[in-house]
Amino acid sequence: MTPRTDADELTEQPRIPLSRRRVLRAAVGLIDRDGLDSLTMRRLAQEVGAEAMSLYHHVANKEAVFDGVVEVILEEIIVAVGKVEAPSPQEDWQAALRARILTAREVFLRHRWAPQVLQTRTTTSPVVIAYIDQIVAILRAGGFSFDLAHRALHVLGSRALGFSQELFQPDGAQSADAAAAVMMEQMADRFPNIVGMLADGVHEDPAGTLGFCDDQFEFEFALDLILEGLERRRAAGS
Amino acid sequence: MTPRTDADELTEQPRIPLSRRRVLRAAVGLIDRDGLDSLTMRRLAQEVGAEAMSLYHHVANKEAVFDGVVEVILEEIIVAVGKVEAPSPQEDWQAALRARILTAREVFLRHRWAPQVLQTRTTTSPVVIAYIDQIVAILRAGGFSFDLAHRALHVLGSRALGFSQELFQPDGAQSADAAAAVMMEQMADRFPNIVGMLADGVHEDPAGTLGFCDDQFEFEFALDLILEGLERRRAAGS
DNA sequence: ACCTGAACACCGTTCAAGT
DNA sequence: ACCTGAACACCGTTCAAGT
Repeated sequence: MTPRTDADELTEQPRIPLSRRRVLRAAVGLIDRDGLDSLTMRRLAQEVGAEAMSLYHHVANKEAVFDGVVEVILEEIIVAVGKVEAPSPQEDWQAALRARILTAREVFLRHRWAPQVLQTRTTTSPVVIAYIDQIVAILRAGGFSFDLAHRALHVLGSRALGFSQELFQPDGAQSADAAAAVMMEQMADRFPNIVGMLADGVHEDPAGTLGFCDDQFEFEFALDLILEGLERRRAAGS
Repeated sequence: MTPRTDADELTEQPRIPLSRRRVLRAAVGLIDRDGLDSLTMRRLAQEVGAEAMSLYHHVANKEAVFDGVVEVILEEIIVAVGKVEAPSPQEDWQAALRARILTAREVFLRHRWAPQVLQTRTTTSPVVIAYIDQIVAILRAGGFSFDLAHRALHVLGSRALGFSQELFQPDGAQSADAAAAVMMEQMADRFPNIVGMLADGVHEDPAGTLGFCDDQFEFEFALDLILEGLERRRAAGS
């Protein structure tokens, strides 16, 4: 469409042949930069210096792009978690698991749209299974029965990957403080309890925030509460 | 477009004037019946016996339809929770909260697509705030400080509304059993721990299932573990 | 084998026109 | 005031044609 000039700035090397890998990495980069809605086949093709229809030689369709994007993120997690230094699970399963989960979380902090995409996937990729297998290994080494390990996975849910579905998901513009301020003014009579709670102290932690209700501190509080509950049940031999 | 005949089967009463309410209810019905992707402005218009462009007199755009759809679901939850019979929070806050959460869950079991939509919303509707206010009221009555109530909300996350984000989200066709069978055959060497776990006993509960990893039993196990952990911290006076 | 232009059947949304 | 037809600028995807 546009005449191919020497300056094809958007692509690193227009000459590198297309590949599934390159398409998926470009998709992640595009979403990181311009948001989930910006991912269209035409935009993605432009990103790799090709036409939209060329993508279909490497991915079946757009759904497959989303599947692949999730795969890329999960692989990033597995690499990061592989480098974690932590006590051995035999020694302290809680510390071992905690360290891995908090490391996985860092990946989601770099790709905050990823939880949303992950939730739309209906097929479980082998990469998730590999990650879960590692978690089960830790729990087993820590003395869990298979049955309790299974339950532990359910209790952790997405927290095992480092993020939690929350009730508020305000975007950047609508910060905790802003939301609180609006509430106090307008809604003190309608929502007395929540207004009281927010008035009591709105804390913030912009760096580690995945949204108003998923900051680093709260994530760790919840994680520790759950790990403690699981350890209690393990010790009770259930 | 199609000539308007006497038999306009899809609409209950073609004569009732359009309203925001009617549009949103139709949207929920459409998604319940044909899935999230089936919601288009043209399909939705057809559902209420009008043209697509007429919808724009009652909703700003498609995003607003999704906002409204979430609102409808949350209102359904608030109505259901309002009818719950449970001990008073002063008497037994855990039982009071547990009963409400399990009731909210029933609404999501009727609209299994709702969690996915909820997660895409960036603005917090007053209806969610109202629901959360009730939860805070229960916690306060149970002896929670505002600060611990705040943390409790974070720990519960979406579980406060009755659903949990899980790692597997297989669709109906790909049941737990099917997934387990595939795994055992192909992946025993790659994923020894998880295969062992699944071999140890795949249980099922088709009626209460929100996905492989969110059946009723597991949901209640996780909820109780969390409530217990919160009560422990409350009693410790944190 | 890999890539592409043109085309198809859809989208959400705008706008001027109807009643 | 409420509704609509035609049109616009996009989509994902197919297909036949290029190298």
